[in-house]
Amino acid sequence: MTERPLSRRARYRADTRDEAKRIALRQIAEAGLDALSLNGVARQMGMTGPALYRYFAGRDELLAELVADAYGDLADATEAAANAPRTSEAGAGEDGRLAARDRLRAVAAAYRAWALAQPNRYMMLLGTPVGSGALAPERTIPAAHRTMAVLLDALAALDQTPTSDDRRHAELDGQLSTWLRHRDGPVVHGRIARLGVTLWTRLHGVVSLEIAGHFASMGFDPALLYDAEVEAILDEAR
Amino acid sequence: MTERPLSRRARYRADTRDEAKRIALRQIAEAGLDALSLNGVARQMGMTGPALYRYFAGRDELLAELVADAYGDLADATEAAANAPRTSEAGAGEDGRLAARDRLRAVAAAYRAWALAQPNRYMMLLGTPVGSGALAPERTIPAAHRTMAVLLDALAALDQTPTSDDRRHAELDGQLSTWLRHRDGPVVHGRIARLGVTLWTRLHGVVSLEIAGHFASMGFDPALLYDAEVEAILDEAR
DNA sequence: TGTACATCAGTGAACGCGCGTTCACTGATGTAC
DNA sequence: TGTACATCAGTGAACGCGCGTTCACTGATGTAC
Repeated sequence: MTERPLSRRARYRADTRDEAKRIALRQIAEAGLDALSLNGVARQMGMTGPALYRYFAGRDELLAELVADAYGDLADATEAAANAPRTSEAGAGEDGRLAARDRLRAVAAAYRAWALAQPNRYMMLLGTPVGSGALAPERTIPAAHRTMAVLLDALAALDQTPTSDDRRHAELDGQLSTWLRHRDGPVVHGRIARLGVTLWTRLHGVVSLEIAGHFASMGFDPALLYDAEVEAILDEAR
Repeated sequence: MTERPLSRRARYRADTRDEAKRIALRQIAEAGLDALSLNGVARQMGMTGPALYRYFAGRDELLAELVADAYGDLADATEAAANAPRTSEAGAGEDGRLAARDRLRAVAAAYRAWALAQPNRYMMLLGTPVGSGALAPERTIPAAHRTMAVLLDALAALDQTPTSDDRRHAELDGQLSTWLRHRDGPVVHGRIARLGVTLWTRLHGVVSLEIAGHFASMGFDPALLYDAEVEAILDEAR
């Protein structure tokens, strides 16, 4: 990727776009998705509303951009956790990365940390689908799959001895492995894909209810529940 | 509960309130939570907007009402499944209800069926918390706990032999049992409460991602994943 | 290096929309004697 | 049973708000000769 020198104007354009997106993100963080408005963003930038139409075709395009960025950011966060160098002797894997089990733990922890640090952004991705939005799936699907690939990688690195349980899941595993063949990403067994999807839904279950405040009145630490789910998957993948 | 005879006016009032709520519900079902508006509801009732202020203090009260109703309705649905008479010889329990394991399966199936039949309504309860809403927790918490009580009941009816796993979950179990003591509802062991919360988050994880359409591109049947989660809990509760 | 033109960022006015909510008022329904 | 009054449902006009988006225009920045 060669770095074509950007003209001053192009640089300015890019900067302004970025600033708009940063401010839009802040609006969402502070007041939720509904609070996002082109006029509001422009106002906070010290511009008038119509000016933003030089940068985005409309509100929907800005939103689509934010969604794509958020998927990428989440994938970055989990990837970084997966690739983190070992910090202690105990967890060292042969390639200097965390041993497989600790790597999965680290990835899961990064997933939750990302979600809790920016709950509205997380919900923008995985919460109630945005009414009018209908964001182009050709952009969001690959973006979402990057995070899934991280999970699959981590799971595939565990020692895998097929369980007797596998018979019960033959159909689901089969469906998933045909899916795996028709997309790019790590090539893994259907069983791993099932564990990946299962892990994902479990993590999301805990995190999304935590964000929505549904544990608040129950007086327990959601982190314990979350960790228990991670350990349960580690057991199943053993 | 004695049935005080309602005056014609009181009956009319109740009918109109109900109709408003029915129409509001339809609006949400068709276009999502954001689409709910007092004016819109009034319009569909053949009235003008301000008329509805005779029945609801404002939009927020109508919404709070819908949320409370929805929690109740979900609890009714799961309760009905739990109390359903046996339909086959095989699943008969001593009291004519389904045997414990089948009862849990039936409850879980009812939960998913309810959610999929009215996805926007389900998301109104458990999805992204409504921005301005801040619905009074003194109404929603007990309403939400009714469904949880159904899950706990079903789990408690399973044969319970403490597992060696329990040591790992001692802290979480402890936190949950203090919660259990400070509310009314079935009195169960902390371990059951943990299984209940775990079951709930897993079911929600699958159902919410399914509703949001996140499985659409993965070409597998979410029902298989859902059932697998139910079976996994049955295994853990064995 | 300087001039002539093209490109582009941003403004301000305007359009149309729908919302929640208030208010004074009309007309119908119920209640008390 | 009939009359006088009180209660209540619903209307229509109005207020203020903020939104997304379009359009013609100004002024600054870049480009070509």
